[in-house]
Amino acid sequence: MKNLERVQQIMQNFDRELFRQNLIQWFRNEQRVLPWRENQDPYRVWVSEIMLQQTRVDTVIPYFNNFLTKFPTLEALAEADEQEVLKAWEGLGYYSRARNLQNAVREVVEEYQGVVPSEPEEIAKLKGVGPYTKGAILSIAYDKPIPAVDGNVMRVLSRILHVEEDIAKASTKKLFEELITELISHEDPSSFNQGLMELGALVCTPKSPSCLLCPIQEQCRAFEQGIEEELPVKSSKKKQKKAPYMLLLIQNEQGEVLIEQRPSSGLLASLWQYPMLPLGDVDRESAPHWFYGEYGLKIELKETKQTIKHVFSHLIWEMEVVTAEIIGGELDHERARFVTLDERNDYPFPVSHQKAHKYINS
DNA sequence: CACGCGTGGTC
DNA sequence: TGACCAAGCGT
Repeated sequence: MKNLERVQQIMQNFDRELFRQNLIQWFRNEQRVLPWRENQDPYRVWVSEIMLQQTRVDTVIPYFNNFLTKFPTLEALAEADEQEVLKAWEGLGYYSRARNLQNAVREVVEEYQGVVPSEPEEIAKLKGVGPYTKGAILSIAYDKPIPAVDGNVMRVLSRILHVEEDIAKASTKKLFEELITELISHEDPSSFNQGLMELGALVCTPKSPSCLLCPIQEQCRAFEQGIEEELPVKSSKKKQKKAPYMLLLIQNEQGEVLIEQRPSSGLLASLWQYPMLPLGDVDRESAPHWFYGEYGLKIELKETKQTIKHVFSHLIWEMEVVTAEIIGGELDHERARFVTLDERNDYPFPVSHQKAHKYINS
């Protein structure tokens, strides 16, 4: 069935105006006080929407406040060093968000005179601004009636309208965008879009939704049939693969520790870490030889500390923490350097390697 | 379309 | 405790 046809089918006998009124009224009364809701500044809205991607509100709040203190304006962020931006993002995850945001902000400063574009075609070109973020910024900062379909919206609408399509599929997200286009309030698109998300966060939750408190209960097809817990339908993702490593803690005579910068693309791009060798490719016996080849330093393994387990969204690192002593050679590596423990604090480290900090003798 | 891309909370 | 998640995007 074509989407348009499916949209008509779903929307049949659904009172859109009643839905809009109840949703918007509820949002105006019940919305949480959040730092990015102080005003409609497009820059603040933008930063908040990027931080909120796949990330909880409670986690974002302190990062948002710190980020806006360090980079209060588009211009301030455009002029900052990338490493400084990554440091402000440290611990928040999905670090390409930070680098894309800064790239896009620089583009806005250079190409749009520092004004976040209000046209869908223009804002959509910016790095890191996808269909959801486009709709969120345009509706919240510029009051434009554009859909902003995220996981909350799909869950809420799949229940209210009884949609059984798999929300893990891109085609289903498009279906919801078309549904929202029919549903969205042109009087207050900001409260409408935010209301759907707020409802998903506070009432229409993934587990044990509070249907008795829901302003849309009378119109909810899933509640009517008692199947709210069965929706949305979402195909499961496969589990993470394990990757074993040896993490090396190496200090020179001055007590400085060896760290290196990760490549500028891929996992944890441009962040810093302790040298890490892939076990399996290399075993414990040949580790010093491998290390000499890679870094130009002759080392001797000393003490084996604990194994750090770190779970990513798609893989699991199991890092055996080992201290080593330098017995010769000279550091010869593009992206590695010795730093004092004080200096180390200025470098953005992924949480996986922050877990190794405590094994350094200070 | 499917996958790579982080982290911390929850049950 | 492992699985599942929480305001997605780029490729």
